Amino acid sequence: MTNREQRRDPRPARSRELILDAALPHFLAHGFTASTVEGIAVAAGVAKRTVYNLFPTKDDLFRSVIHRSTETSERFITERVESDIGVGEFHDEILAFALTHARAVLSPDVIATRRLLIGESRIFPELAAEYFERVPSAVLQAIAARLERYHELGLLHIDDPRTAAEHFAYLVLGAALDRALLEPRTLEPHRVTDSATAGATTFLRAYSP
Amino acid sequence: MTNREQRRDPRPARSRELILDAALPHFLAHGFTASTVEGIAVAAGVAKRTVYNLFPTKDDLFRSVIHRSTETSERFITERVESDIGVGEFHDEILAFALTHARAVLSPDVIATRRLLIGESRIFPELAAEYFERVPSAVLQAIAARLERYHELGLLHIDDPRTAAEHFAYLVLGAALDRALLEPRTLEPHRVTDSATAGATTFLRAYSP
DNA sequence: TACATTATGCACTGGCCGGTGCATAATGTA
DNA sequence: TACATTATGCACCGGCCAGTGCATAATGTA
Repeated sequence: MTNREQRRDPRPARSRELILDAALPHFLAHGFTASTVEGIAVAAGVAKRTVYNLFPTKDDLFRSVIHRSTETSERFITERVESDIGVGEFHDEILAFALTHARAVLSPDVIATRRLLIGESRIFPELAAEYFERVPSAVLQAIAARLERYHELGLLHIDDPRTAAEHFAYLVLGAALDRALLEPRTLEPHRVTDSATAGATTFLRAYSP
Repeated sequence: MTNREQRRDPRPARSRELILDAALPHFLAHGFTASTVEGIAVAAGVAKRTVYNLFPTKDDLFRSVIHRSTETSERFITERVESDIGVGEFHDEILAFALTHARAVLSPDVIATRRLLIGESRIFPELAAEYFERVPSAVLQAIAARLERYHELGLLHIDDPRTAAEHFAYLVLGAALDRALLEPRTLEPHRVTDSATAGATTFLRAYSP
């Protein structure tokens, strides 16, 4: 007799999805303030009133959207860090890993999310903080774990995994990230490649046994 | 008979200064949209109408404010990069330089400016681009020049000064900068110190002759 | 002092948009 | 089919704020 087994009207959930899917690109493109609930409703193919039926306020809608996007970014980046180890020659593997990681972090959606969160962090500091914990911070932890395994294999000499992970990450994509945040249009693919390659090379020079 | 020699009414210039001085902290604290011309006028101790006498629109006011702030940041950071070389033992000098640089870039005003520019870069992309050119990019160029002199002195081995400068900068403050942009409140002084020290040490391991 | 330039105060317009209320239509469940 | 839940359309309120117009006062120059 639990409620869980009863069939529910699928329309609210469906509308919710439509709205969230449409709202994310809207917020990414225009920011929070400049986005209108009406505009999002139109983009979702739904009445403005329906949005308010499902989300009490525009703030709540934004929070839901960002929460979802944070989860997506987290999965997207972390799963690449946790890919297999020792599949090829070490030097090549590190370079490939650096490139994959740089491409993930510097992908348009991830960058756009970061910019949005930074821009709105005055209004939604908790969202920016949550993003920081679940993306950059958690990703660095995953990188640290990977580096530690290389250490155990005798391929690197790592004293402090977390610090080494930071050095790896920001050598590989720090400059490009900074540029992407301020001048998104100038981040051509070759910059990502060059930055990742040069950064990984320097990392290896500093952390080889 | 040139106009330049004629004495002008000092009031407009004075009001301009008052307004610009009051507007910067206002914009840094609230962003562009949430700042009101009325609020800025009050903070400047000036009538709202006076603001409109001197700045055609709120956009123009913002542009003037940011232009000024960009120049300030540029000077503030660059003059520290161009300080004397060879005043003490090399290892200590690099560590001190790293710390000075990290403190400059991560100073509250510089960070706040960066956050503001990133947040408003949808509305004012030219301002963000100008900031990028005149601050991060120009500063990296100055660091590159400094590293090149260390190379000439045989203290470092630098192949590509610009790339080495990026590696130095983001090793020293990349992680802290990322954190500061998303979670400004958690940037305690010891983080800056630790980050600068660890980053400089790694840099030396990678770039010593 | 006489004249010109600025600053001020204040009322006002116009546009934008978040959020609401309600009657009606559409669509789901049983 | 009968009933309940949602979705829709639309008019509407209220607040906020950029920007304006103007008459008056204050302050500068000569």
